[in-house]
Amino acid sequence: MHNCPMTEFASAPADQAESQPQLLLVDGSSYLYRAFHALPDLRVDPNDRASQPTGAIRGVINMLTVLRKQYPKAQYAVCVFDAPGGTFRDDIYPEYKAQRAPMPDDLRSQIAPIHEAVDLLGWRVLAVPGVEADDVIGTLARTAAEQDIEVIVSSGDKDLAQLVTERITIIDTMSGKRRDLAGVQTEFGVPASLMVDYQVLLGDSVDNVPGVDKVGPKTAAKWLTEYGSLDAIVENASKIKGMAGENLRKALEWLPTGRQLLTIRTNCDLTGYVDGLPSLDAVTGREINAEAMVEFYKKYGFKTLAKGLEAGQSKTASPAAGSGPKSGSNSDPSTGDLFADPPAASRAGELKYDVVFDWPAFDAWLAKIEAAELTALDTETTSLDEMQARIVGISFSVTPGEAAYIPLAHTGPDTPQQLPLDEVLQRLKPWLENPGKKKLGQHIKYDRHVFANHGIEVRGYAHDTMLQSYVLEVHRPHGLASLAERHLGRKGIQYEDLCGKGAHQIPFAQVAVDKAAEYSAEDSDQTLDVHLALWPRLEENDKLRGIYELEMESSEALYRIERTGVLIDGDALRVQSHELGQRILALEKEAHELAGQPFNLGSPKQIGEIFFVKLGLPVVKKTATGAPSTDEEVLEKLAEDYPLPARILEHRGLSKLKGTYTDKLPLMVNAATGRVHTHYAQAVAVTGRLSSNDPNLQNIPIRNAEGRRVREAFVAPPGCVIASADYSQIELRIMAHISGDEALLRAFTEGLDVHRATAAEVFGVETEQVTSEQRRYAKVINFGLIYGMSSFGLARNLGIDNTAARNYIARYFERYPGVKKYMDDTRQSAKDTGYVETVFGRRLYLPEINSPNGPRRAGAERAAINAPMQGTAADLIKMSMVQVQKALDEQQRKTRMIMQVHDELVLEVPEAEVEWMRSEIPRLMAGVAALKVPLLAEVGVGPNWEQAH
DNA sequence: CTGCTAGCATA
DNA sequence: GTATGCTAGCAGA
Repeated sequence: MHNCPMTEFASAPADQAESQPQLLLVDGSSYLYRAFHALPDLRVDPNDRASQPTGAIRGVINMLTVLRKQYPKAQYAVCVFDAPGGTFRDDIYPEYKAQRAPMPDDLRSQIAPIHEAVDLLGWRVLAVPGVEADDVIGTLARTAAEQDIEVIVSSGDKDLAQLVTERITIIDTMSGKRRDLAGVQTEFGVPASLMVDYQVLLGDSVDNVPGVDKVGPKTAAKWLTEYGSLDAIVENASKIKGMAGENLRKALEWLPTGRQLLTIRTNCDLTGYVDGLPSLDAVTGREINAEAMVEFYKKYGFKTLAKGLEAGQSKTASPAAGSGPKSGSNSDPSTGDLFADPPAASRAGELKYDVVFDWPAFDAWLAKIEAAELTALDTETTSLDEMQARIVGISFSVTPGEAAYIPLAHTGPDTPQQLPLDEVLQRLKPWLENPGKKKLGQHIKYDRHVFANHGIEVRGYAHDTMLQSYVLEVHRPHGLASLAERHLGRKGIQYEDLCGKGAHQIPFAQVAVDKAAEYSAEDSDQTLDVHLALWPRLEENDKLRGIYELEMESSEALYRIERTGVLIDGDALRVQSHELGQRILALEKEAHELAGQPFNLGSPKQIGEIFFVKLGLPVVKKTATGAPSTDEEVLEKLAEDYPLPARILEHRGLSKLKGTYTDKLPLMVNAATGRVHTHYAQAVAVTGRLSSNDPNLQNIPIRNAEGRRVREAFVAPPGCVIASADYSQIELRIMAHISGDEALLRAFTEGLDVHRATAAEVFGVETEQVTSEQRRYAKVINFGLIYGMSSFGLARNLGIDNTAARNYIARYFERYPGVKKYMDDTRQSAKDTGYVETVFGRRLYLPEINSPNGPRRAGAERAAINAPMQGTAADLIKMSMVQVQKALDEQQRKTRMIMQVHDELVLEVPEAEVEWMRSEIPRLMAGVAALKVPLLAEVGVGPNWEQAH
């Protein structure tokens, strides 16, 4: 990085002029609300819901920190809040903001601490009675702009767009949106100078200010473009046709009032609040009052922020920052350095990206990562298929705002001389494989594979931002771009911008090195910053941190499973495919004859035409789009009276089998390993489960003999057997544990057949007297409970009427009152908090639990019932995987895990280890947690997966 | 070539 | 009635 060719990229606002003074204006009021609603319910004491809430405090601090980092040179900094009490607008129009709900208590109690924090962070806090925050912002912005100062207003509120001028830009720190002159024109279709006119036409439903009825963004923009201003529109009101024109004429009297209400004032008298205007000295940013800030962080339970600041204090006794933190006093404005001593968490500065082309530069970075406490690491590769991917380049970041990219295998035109891939990897290998050198990544399981493809087993991965996000906010997206936007307010380079998408996509290796460097370095940098934003939130919550640690350990176990792969007998499957093909052909012929014409049996649409138009069969039910359904249930019903549906039914079954399994699986065999390597998605399922794809090995058929033959092709290599270890009745056991229902607990503690026991209770007979029919009913009821069933669903499933189903459920709840209580309590707490928890504290959010849309809300309620059980089961099997992997490693066993299917672990076991495995694996699985009921794991062994059951 | 739907495989 | 992923067909680029 010193005497070597390199490129520097200034990220963030690249147009930031060096010498131009800047004023940062934050719309504190808009961010209060957004932080309050966006962040989970944080508390000083996470376990005490009555303790001081801190989510909004945290959010505002984060936002200011991000902003400060983006504009490190800003000289003036003000954060404006609404003052309590009415404003001049209420006098003009009593209905102003009449529909606004009062501020929630949990937010109100955070206002004073927020003001305190903002002040300690070195910002001037302003709240002026009688006018709104917007008016204060407008006044300050105009004053500053008149003095040739560049003004950056940060707000989540669109209304401020009317303030935009050449000197005034509105940014939305949370979404990264940037509204300057061009941005406003693009977004609204009118120039910034006409934004007031535009808003008056539209009105503002949030503030209860009417506009012109039926005039939306499109019409408003059209009129303004046509006539040039609202005044001109009013003058020509009589000429405007249609409904909108009529409404406009009706609104003519109102419009001047609307304009008064919606115009942001830029001439407020701020005397007494900002002395010294228009010199602006009064709002000069100060240094952080570090000492007091640490106290503040501690008081509100932000342990990591406190630690970071304390560390930063001792480390950076920089002379430029003066003699350390001073409380309250303004620093010398002539330094122009608003944030001389930022917390360690986000060192200010332009984002600096190095491209490493030669050995001296490489050595410098190697020394950096060797010395670093934590290094963010990212690879760019030739393929998304993790078993195939080869490295194209590697990036690192150890300090926020600084990153390096090492291009290694770019092949595009004009690619400069790159360092040799193999040699670089050899030199990085000791660091990569050193467990003491802590690393961090986004989706580290992928990078582990990539390095393994080059013979490197990475050790010392301490964090994965994807998993942090998954644990904190399971229902939100977890891609790095989403995380950066959501938590940093940063919008990076899109992958598609580099490589294009779809068929036109080019390999990453052909991307120009400078572009690739910018992209990759930014990824590492963002990964580090996202970590700094998310890890503190995990660290201060014991339960979530525990779940995160489980995810990190699972990630490594999953990597091992994926890497190992599964041996598939491709020839056996090809034989099955051929047989299925013959039978499918025969069925097609029969079906065509029965229909009297050829048609595609795989097309529900064509089947519909034949059935319901040509043959006049009765429509049993319709699909979501209103077309007559031809699904299995319908076909079964029609098959009672007609011959054709049965053929279709059989055809469906066979072609599903052939098309999805017997044809496809042999094609998925990896040429290098001779095995199939699925991918387990660890951050997809909202309940904490894994999902499996490419291929999906979690939906291999088992329910009928036809399908089970596919499982025979999952085989063990010579000298080994396949073992399947699965949890027995795991979700019902969890229901027993969570609900604490005595009857259910007893059934499991006594080792009874739980469906039989349920039948005995519901039908009021002795356990020995239960018929197989009764047991079948009980089983359906038990499953229904796990799914949050309704009587309607149960009736449909059992083929009984609704009243009978309701009776069964009533009988069940009579016999198992604890279960009833659990269901009710879970629904209620989901409504109160917006989430439910697993036994181990994994949070499962239900965004629609309070939806005004009935069916959606009902769906969320069912999910609320199911999620703790499904999620706890997921937690348990993840614990099992970690424990099993640990045991295999410690004892240097040859046994390998090869699959996970939600409540089942599949292993490949050398014959010599079968006895050990038979006793030890179930013991480990049963022992991962002590619930109120025993856990039971059962193991089967066979030459293939089918016979291991 | 892409995105949607209908249908269906698993726990 | 919970949670997923994959396929074929089909419509609109």
